[in-house]
Amino acid sequence: MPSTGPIVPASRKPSTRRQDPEGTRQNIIEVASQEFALNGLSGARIDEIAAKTRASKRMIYYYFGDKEGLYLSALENAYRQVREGEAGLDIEGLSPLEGLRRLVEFTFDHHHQHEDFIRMVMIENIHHGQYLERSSLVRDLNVTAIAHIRDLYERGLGEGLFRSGLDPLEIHWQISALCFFNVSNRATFSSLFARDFGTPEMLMRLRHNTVEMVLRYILKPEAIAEALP
Amino acid sequence: MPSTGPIVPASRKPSTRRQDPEGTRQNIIEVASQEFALNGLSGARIDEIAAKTRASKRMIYYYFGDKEGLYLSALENAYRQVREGEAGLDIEGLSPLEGLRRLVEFTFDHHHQHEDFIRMVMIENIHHGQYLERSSLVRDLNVTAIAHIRDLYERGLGEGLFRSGLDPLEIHWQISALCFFNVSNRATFSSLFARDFGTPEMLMRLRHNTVEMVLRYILKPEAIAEALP
DNA sequence: GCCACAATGTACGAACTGGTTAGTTTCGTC
DNA sequence: GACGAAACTAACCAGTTCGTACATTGTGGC
Repeated sequence: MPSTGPIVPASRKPSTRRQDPEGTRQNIIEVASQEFALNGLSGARIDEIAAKTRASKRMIYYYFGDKEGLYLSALENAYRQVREGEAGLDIEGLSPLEGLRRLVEFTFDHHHQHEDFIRMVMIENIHHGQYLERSSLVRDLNVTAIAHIRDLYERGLGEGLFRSGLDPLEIHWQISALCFFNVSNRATFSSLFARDFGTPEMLMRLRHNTVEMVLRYILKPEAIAEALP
Repeated sequence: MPSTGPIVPASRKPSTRRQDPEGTRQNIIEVASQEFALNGLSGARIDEIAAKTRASKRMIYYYFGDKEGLYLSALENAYRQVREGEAGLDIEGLSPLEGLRRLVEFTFDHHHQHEDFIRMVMIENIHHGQYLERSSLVRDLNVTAIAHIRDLYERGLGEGLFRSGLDPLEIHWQISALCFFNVSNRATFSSLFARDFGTPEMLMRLRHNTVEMVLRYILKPEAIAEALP
């Protein structure tokens, strides 16, 4: 029996309540995200999404207006989730070199663990980023990522460890490219070369390569030998 | 008036011939490729493709069976075209360092010039590469790319210029990642950071960065200073 | 000249799909 | 306990979309 709380009169009784707007909304988003990530915007079917939902099709239109509204919400949700996950990264206390290594490893693992997010970004790029553009929410989520890199880079510069003249945003671009591609193009790449790029061993190699590549790009040549044993 | 050619009896008269199977086929493929690259497999409309064709919808089904057959043909066509273009790359006579630089620059430019191809590959990856897998044609087109890199790498090793222990296929993977991402994710990246990554100046920077990154990854640290002024 | 077959055009239909209409139930509040 | 707003359902609709049946024309071989 649930605790009889005479002190909480205004609260809802979870057992009998059948209306649950926030829950319904969330449930729809989750299902929709999966379906959009799997099939794309035009490929996903509203009826299919509705069927997999605890709610009905009408509810989708009730909360999200139309298919595109639902898609945009799913896209924003994906970005929010991922950026929240990235907040867990802690590199404040690390040396520039170790911090950078950690950042790349984290990005690599993180992308790998959030394939649905990667697929949503792919799909959004197919649509020329037109929905992301329309989203006010997402824009400011990504600025912090750059701040991290800038901080590390400038500290590394100060220590005389890094090359000068590099742009933090461009470094972010390159890290993203290497980590993103690993997930986004695994299918065709594996197929093309008849070699599975998804095995744990292969992933380990690619991860190592990615770290090496970024560090060797940023480190001064003189510093490479001792920094990368 | 067209030249009355009494000497060419066996050849077809292009002026009056109304049946042109190969031409029709090719025309359909071209239109379909554009539509698929723009809208994806489920997003592209057969009727739309047919309308933009010199032929009719009936012809699409006559030659390609169904929508998926048409998509697969378009995909194969994209790979064939691009690989044929790549055959124009000539690095045989170059030094390992110059050859590698040339290869990266070429790949960067080439990807940039063939956005439709990139988009087709993105779309195919959304579909988990299931159509590419089914294609016997495409598999062997890509092996030569690796052979080029292997040759360069081994020559560079022989000259004591490159680090040992690297895998040509993995080098190809990294070059692809950097060059592919530049086209595939430009939209969301630009949108996210409110900065246009498609300007000629930006492209120049990214291209330079890409070359630097690959070379610094492969070169021995001692060789970097003199190799990259 | 004639025939078999390849190439092409027209019109149509069955199934699907995004979106809506009309109506019911739940629930906080007074 | 009545009332109105919010949450929710079922059935339906109109436009779309892939695919086909049927008819017609061109072409090469005999």
